[in-house]
Amino acid sequence: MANSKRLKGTLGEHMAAFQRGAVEVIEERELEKRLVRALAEDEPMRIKFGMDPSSPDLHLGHAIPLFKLRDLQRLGHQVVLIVGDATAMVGDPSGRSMLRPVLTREQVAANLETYTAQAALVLDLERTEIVRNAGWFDRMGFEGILQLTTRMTVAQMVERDTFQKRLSAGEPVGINEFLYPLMQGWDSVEVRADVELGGTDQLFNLLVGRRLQEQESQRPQVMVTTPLVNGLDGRKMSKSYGNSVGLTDSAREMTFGLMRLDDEAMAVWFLQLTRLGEPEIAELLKGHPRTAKARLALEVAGFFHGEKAAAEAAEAFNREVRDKELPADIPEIRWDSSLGSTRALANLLKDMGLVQSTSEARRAIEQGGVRWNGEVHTDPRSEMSEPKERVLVQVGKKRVMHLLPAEA
RNA sequence: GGGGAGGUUCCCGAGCGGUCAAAGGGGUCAGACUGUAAAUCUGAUGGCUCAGCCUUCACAGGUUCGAAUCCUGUUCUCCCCA
Repeated sequence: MANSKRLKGTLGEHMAAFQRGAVEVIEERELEKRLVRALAEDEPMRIKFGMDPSSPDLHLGHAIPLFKLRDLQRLGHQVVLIVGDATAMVGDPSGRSMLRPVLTREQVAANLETYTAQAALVLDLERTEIVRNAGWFDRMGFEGILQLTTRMTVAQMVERDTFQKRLSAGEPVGINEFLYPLMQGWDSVEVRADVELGGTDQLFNLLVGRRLQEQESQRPQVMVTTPLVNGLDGRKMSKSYGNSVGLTDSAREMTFGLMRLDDEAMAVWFLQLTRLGEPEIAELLKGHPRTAKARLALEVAGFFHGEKAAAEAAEAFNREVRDKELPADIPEIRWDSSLGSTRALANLLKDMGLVQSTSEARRAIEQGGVRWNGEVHTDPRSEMSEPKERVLVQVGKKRVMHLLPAEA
């Protein structure tokens, strides 16, 4: 019976799943050999992937390896998700230009739950082995940690590009940061990883895993690196730049975000975040960029929220952005009569929560960005009186509210 | 342990004791334009009871009519020497 087998698919399908969108597979021939054997013996490979709960939310950049894990999981491989509660406290220096604050156990614990919940949006957690690395690192004790540190030299560590850059730029590098690659590498030993997935910035850490596994007489893991995608505007994806799309974002947020993606980035996003075939992707990219991008948004938002919600979000985008019409549902707020029957426009906008300060309101008003029932007002001091009926108040293109008369 | 250089507004970074809410760039916001909330161009960008007032330049004191700029102490970072 075919379905009594744990591994599904042909060697070619397995190789393709590993290779799709991968930047590097080290070593490719090693992977093939191990796959042949795995398939022959129907013995799933252990695919390691680590996530540090260092910030509370995952974005689409994080989802890239998750999608690959999902593919591999569906072929029957065993995904081992390491929730790096110990490593998170150290902080991954990869791609870091700054020393970052050490997280406390409490902060890490708080992020931990949201992390697995978010990973579950892509992965089948029923078929995922989830382990926390604090388990073994806590047990290791001082002596164990000391032993671990003897496995690499400072010269080997400092070879790393991020350390190089920071050192030559005169920026601080914490000693704790040297621990990070060793810890991540040791995780591979603990879970006996056959393959480890990681972003290209993880190259060094992944290599340390191979080294430690060899030292422990394990077969060194195959490394598969996935590209790091930039944010929507081409800069590094980061929540603080406001250029990321979160895994928990609504269909609307995903769609509106993806529609402003740089055109040039579309090819990579299609390949990494959708499972459309490569010929189809090529076809889409030949067509109008807007059409292609709309499809990308539909695919991604559809994956997380279903076709219907994605289609609705696409409609909303067309209506509000392309056709510059008002959103379907506009928040309403009532006139606050405790402030009297009239209010200076700048203050009113702040009261309504449309701006953060009256100064910001003044700026928006003076620059012609504020409309009262469609009419532009440019005097921040003009006294607005309580409306008789619903009034549409707009600040810029994005902020809209209905102002209603005070409760009778 | 010794010596030197630094910590400036969201970020980077300039800043003769008064003319500094503090150059410039990035980001952000607003306007124009656009297939797009992209790109490009223009303007704005601490707060407020806004032609004036209040709070900012690591922290705490001090000198001075007056300090981001001078002094003292504290703290953090980097570099060189040991």
